[in-house]
Formats: sequence, C-alpha cells, structure tokens
Amino acid sequence: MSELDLQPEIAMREQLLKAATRLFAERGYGGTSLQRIADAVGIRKASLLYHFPSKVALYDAVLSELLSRWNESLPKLLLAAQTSRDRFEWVIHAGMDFFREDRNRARLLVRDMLDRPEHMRKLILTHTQEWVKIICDVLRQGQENGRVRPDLDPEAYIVNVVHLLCGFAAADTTAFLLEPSGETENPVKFERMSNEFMRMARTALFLPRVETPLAFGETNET
Amino acid sequence: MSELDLQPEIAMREQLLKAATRLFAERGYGGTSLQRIADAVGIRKASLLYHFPSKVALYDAVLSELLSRWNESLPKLLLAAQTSRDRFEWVIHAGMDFFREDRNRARLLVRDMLDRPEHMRKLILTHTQEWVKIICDVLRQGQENGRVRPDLDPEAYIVNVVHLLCGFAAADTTAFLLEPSGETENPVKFERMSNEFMRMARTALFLPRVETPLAFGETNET
DNA sequence: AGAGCACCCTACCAATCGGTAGACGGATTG
DNA sequence: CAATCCGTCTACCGATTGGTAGGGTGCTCT
Repeated sequence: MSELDLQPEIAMREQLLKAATRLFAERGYGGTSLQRIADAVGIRKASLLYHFPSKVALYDAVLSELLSRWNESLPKLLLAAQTSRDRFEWVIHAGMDFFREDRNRARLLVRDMLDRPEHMRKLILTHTQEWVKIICDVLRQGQENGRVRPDLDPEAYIVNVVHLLCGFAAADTTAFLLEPSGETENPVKFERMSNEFMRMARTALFLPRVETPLAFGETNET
Repeated sequence: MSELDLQPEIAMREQLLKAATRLFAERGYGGTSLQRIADAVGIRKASLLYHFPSKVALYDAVLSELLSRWNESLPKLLLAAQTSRDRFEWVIHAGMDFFREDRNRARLLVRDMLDRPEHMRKLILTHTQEWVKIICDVLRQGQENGRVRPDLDPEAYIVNVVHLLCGFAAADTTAFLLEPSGETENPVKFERMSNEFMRMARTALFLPRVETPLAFGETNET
C-alpha cells in the first residue's frame, strides 16, 4: 500500500493542475468534467473539490499558473538581448519556444480567447500592454533610423505576430498540409513551420541592407 | 396568431442552422446545449431533434454548410485573377473577407481544430489539398523567375498565412492591443489589422523590384 | 371524405453535471 | 492518551444533459 502512492500527498494539487491543464486544453472548459479530471489523477471528484472550491476556481488556477510562468520567462529575454535585431530574434523565439515547449499553453489561451473574450481582453491588457508599448517604441525608432520598413504598422504587426504564434495551438492539424502523406514526424514539420515563421516575421520587419536588395544571409549587429 | 410566425416554416431548418452556428462559435460544442439552440429560435428541444437526429448531426451540418460555402467561393477567385501578383492579392483577400464577413466562421473552424484535430485534419486535407498544391507550384515558379523570395518555404508559408487568417477568430480580443483605450470602433481596427496582414504576407513573399530596394508603392502587372 | 404526411408539441427517460454533508483513517500536537 | 486537523472517502442533492415515445394539428393528395 505504501508503494502505490509514490509521494504521499506532496504533489496532489500540482497533479490536479497538470491534469486539468491538459484536459482543459484538449477538450475545453465545457467539454471537461470534474469527474474526468479526478479520474485522471486517481481520486474522487469530491476530493478534487477539497483542493479547489469549484470548477471555475480550478480553471482560473490553471490559467493564472500559465500566465505567471509566461511573465517570469519574458522579461529576462528582453533584457538579455543587445542589438535591435538580436532583440527581435530573441523575443519571437521566446514566444515560439514557450508555446512549442508545451502546446497545451497555446491551446488553452486560444480557447479562452474564444470562450471569454472580454475576460481575456482585460487579462491580455494587464499582462502585455507595457511591453507591447516598449516594442512599438523600438519599432518606431527603427523606422526613423531606416532599419525598419517605413510602411509597417507597429501595433498591428505585433498583433499579427501574436496570431502567428497562436497558430501553434492548431499546428498538429494545420501542419499536416506540409506533407499530407504524413511520413515525416511532427518535430520536423514544426521546425519547418518555425523557420518560415521567423523568416516571414523578419522579412516583413527589416529593410534590406542598402543597395543589396536581398534580405538574405544578413549579418546582425547594430 | 398568424402574425407571430413570419414565414410559416419555410426557414425552420435554416433558422436552426444559423442559430446553431452562432452559438457553437461563441460557446463551443460542449458549451452549447440543444435546449439553448431551441430557445434561440423559439421551439422546443424535441422539435429541434426532429430536424436533426442528434447533436453531432446538427454540428456536422453547421460545419459542412460552412465548408461548402467556402468551396463555392474560392475557385472563382482563383480563375478570375490574371497575373501572379493579382492572384496573390485575390486569394488572400478572399480568405480574409470570408472570415471577416462572418467571424463566426473563423471561430468555428479554430474551435474544431482544437476539439477534433484528427477529424479536422481529414477535412482540411480533402478540401484544401489540391489548391495548396496549385499555389505551391505557382510559388516555386515565381522562385525560378526571381519574383518570389528564394528562401521562402512554400508549404510552410501557406500554413502560416492560414494561421494569420485564423487570427481573425480572436480578433475581437487581440485587436484590443491596437489601442487599449478602446475609442476607435472595431471595423477601424480590423482595417488596420487587415492592411498590415496583407503587407506582411506580401513583403515576405515577393522580392523587391530589381535595384529599387523598397517594396512599396508597387505597380502590379506580370 | 379520409388516409397520410410534415411539423411541433408535452411528458418522460437514464445519465451526468457541479457541488454538499458528513463519516473515516492517519498523522500531528497538546 | 485525547484532541485536532488534513485528506480522502461514500452517499447524496437538484439541475441539466442528449435523446425517446407518442399525441395532436393542419395540409395535401387521392
């Protein structure tokens, strides 16, 4: 009886959060019952409701844990980068890795955008408004310096890049178009998707080096 | 009593489809009950189940109607365009308008991608595979002709553009970042989003005209 | 006139939903 | 040892779920 429960109860709450994250991401809030979550970790529904007072409380906990994880990983990257080109690569890569590392995150966020738009709006506002502003300033500086394309719309550009990132939520489905036969494994496809994504974002952002029309094989420093 | 039912029963099935489309898009499959759909059109749940044998049947009907609408609008556009630049603008615009015309479409598709990935995979395959191939061929031709950027990955590019399109599903939420104060009305924001989206897709696709580095104010013919 | 059909209804079903009440066992603490 | 607390349990709640059975009602076709 002692070898059945690996750790006594240290991780029960975390186990629940993990299982709930997966299930909410896969089947949505309405499509996931407390029963199912409880089954996933091998306890009874009533025991689940001891740890979280209600279903929405559990859901909110899942969501806020995700956001805190995001909030703790981003600022470092913003500070770490040096040149503007660096900063670009780093930030986009950060977002991409964050979603690719656990695709449930993207799914969860997209789902919440669809299920509770007004709620997500506030949430996005408080969690991203400031650094959206920062990035926009950098972009406008770049436009004055002649490094960033002058016809780029900074805010709209960022939102579209976010949309591209969210695309990874459904990448398991859409990436199928890369090679319908389905021979290559998913990681390979994601690599192609990521590379092209980065190329698109980069090309649509920077002006080519003067007098060499190709935005291709660029070296990056200030 | 005769003025209550505007048209006798001509449109009952269509009314149901319309209401179901809206509700499924807003709250998802699991989050929408037959009761609610029936209420939305003012009949009883049992009467709904006369028109559609089950919930999934209704859902499938909603989905297949959406797809047929898409299938009937696309080929025309593909044929109508003449030059390759034309074709590009037309196709992307077609997708954009299709989703913007009724944002429930985007929401519904994205939801289904999340809810039933494997199902959507088959569906996407049968409905889009052929013209993805066509577009890819055109892109590769363009690469040989020196009009399309040589480092572009055709398939991955298309998938990413699709992701961008799907972004309109959540645009009500994300477009908030354009101007957090929320003064401008949504149509204005969507216009900005669309313009920047087109600019990104275009810039990341075409090589600039030789010796003029700006992809800006281009005239379009062969 | 009357048989059939299309359409909507009321009434009901078992199953599941989120959530509560309270008992039990095993530690911790006085 | 007794008291207490924590975590899980069984048992139950009313509401709602998707779905069925069958009874009208009115229209059409013979």
